[in-house]
Amino acid sequence: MNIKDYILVIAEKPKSAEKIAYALGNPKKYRINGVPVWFVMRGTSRFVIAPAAGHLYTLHTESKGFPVFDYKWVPKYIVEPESIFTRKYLNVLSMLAKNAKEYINACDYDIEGSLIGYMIIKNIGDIKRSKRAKFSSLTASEIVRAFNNLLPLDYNMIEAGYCRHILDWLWGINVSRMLMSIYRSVFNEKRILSAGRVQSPTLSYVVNIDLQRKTHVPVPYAYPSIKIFIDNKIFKLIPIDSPFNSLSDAKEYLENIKRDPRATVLDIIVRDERIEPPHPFNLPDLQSEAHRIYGFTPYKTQKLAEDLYLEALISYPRTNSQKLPPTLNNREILEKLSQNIVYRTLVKTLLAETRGILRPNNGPKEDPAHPAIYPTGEGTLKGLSKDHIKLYDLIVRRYLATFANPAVVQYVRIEFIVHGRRYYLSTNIVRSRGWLQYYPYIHFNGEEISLKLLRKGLQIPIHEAKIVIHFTKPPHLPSKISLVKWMEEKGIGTEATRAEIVETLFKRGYLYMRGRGSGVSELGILISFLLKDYVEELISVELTRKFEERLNMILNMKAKCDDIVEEAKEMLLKYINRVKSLDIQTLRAEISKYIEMSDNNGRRCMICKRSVYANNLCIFHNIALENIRSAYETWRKFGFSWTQYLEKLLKLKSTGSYVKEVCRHLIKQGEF
DNA sequence: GCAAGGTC
Ligand SMILES: [Zn+2]
Repeated sequence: MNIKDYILVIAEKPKSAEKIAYALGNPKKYRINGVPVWFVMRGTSRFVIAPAAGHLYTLHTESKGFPVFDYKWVPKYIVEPESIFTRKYLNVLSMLAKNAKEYINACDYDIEGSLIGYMIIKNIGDIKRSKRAKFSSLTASEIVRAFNNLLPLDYNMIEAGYCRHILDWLWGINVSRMLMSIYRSVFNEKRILSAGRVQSPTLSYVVNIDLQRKTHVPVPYAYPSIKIFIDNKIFKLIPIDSPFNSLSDAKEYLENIKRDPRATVLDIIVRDERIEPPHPFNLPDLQSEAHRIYGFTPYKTQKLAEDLYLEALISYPRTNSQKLPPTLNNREILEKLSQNIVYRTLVKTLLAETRGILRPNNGPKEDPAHPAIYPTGEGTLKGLSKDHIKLYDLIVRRYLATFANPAVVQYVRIEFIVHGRRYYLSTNIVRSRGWLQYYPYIHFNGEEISLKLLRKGLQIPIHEAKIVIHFTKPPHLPSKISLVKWMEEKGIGTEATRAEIVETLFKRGYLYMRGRGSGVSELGILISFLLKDYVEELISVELTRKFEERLNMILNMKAKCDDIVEEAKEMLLKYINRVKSLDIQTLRAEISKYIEMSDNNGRRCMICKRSVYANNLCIFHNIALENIRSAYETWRKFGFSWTQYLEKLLKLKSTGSYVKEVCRHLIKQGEF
């Protein structure tokens, strides 16, 4: 390659490079060492568009131990074996950078993209001869507009990205090393442990749920169970009013019914409801639906979607947007999709019922760099697994559905009154399937209720009435998908990282699969509580808020990265010095609070080997005891003596394990 | 060896 006098355009990834190249003119594609690059003339200027593959540089240290503050930037492929694929991208960019007369950072317009391009130009190009292309989407007109209005390098964004990297690195590496050091000194065993701004609050969330379950004391409540006949079909009425909290109130109510066993129809509501089509998929919604419909974990869905993207079957999947770009040629995509026999009829129906007016039901969620996920109509499914095809099918159907007509569902609700308490029956009947034809994964139809004999004020004999005692249940163990959703809701992690970070918690042995839920290991509990004791900031999502606030200050030139990094180092030093000042006995004593150590020589819980916290019990058994005591008040109103109560708790499935252990202990002790 | 963030 002897051409000089060209401008090197750096894209974040190959797919973006291609779009940029085609927006700028009529490009010619080459492959250098397996990396695609595009040459294009624009006016009298020659552009060479070459891709990165995300971050090509990362932070690294050679130092052992902690605190560790001497990081440096190095090519990623050198220090991360799993990033070896970035080597060829960096090599091709280096080669092209040598003779380039100018450099344009055309990575995604966010802090990470600004940093990706900057690091490349700084290391293998020349920042004095560089510019930034700023576009909000990768459409031809946006790209052209950006190249007609090239900006100087966006140093504020670069600095914010730079700072985000360093902060996460400092917190993550230092605290991880501190945990490993504590673990090794106490257990005389090496073990890989980790902590971080995103993973640690997530772990702590699961540990809290696990603790709630283990210390759960079911509390009784009573609902009337009333059955009536409507047109020879039996129905159980659903209570509207709150339950009885004492057995005597419930029994009194039942007596009233026995005296006068009639239900009166209060109201009959029949109305048609329009159910709008679903929004186009973003990654969280896709992960959620693939889990609901096919049982895929969020990580699996993400990997499958990435494969489909690399096969050009779908658009970029790591997006939070629920909006299809207004410039998207949906007509053309539909025509291509209809070449697949599976979708031919569906596409035909869709074009007929929309009369060709394709307006997606875009949702509110946005993404700084990418639109919602849609099928391209291109690529081939040949050689892909059954699961790939399932996911592709889901994406195509969702895409079709979002253009379709609303579904019309007839909603029927009948309200009753029985001795001053209200009940209802309800059902749905799909009147017009609309978008459900394309996306038939939601079932609206309920049991049919015949309305022909019903009218307001009608009194219907009660067929059966009894009081049913229910017990409160603890929260479920969160599934992987609910953890990803929780992270999204709390605003930690990104589309690209959440599912993977959940997997990290499993890889570390903090969590394990218990059915579809995530159980917490003793190690997970220990790590979560040690962090709470020694680095409390790290188990809260507020640390992310604090980072965001600092990064925003950098963006607004109200702070410098160096000062923020200094602040973080000071905080970390404070935490680290405190832990370093503790002797091994103190650490052992601390750990003995949370897990059972066979050589715990301190005062032990009467039930387990953990150290005493209060009432001669460890921290967990003591919570259980307090819950047992405070829940008894309600149980008493249901006629349970203290002993009967404890014995009943032992029999109930939803009673927490720590609670059962305390019950056995109390019974054995004869504390009646 | 450890994070979280990009992406093949
Ligand atoms: Zn205990």
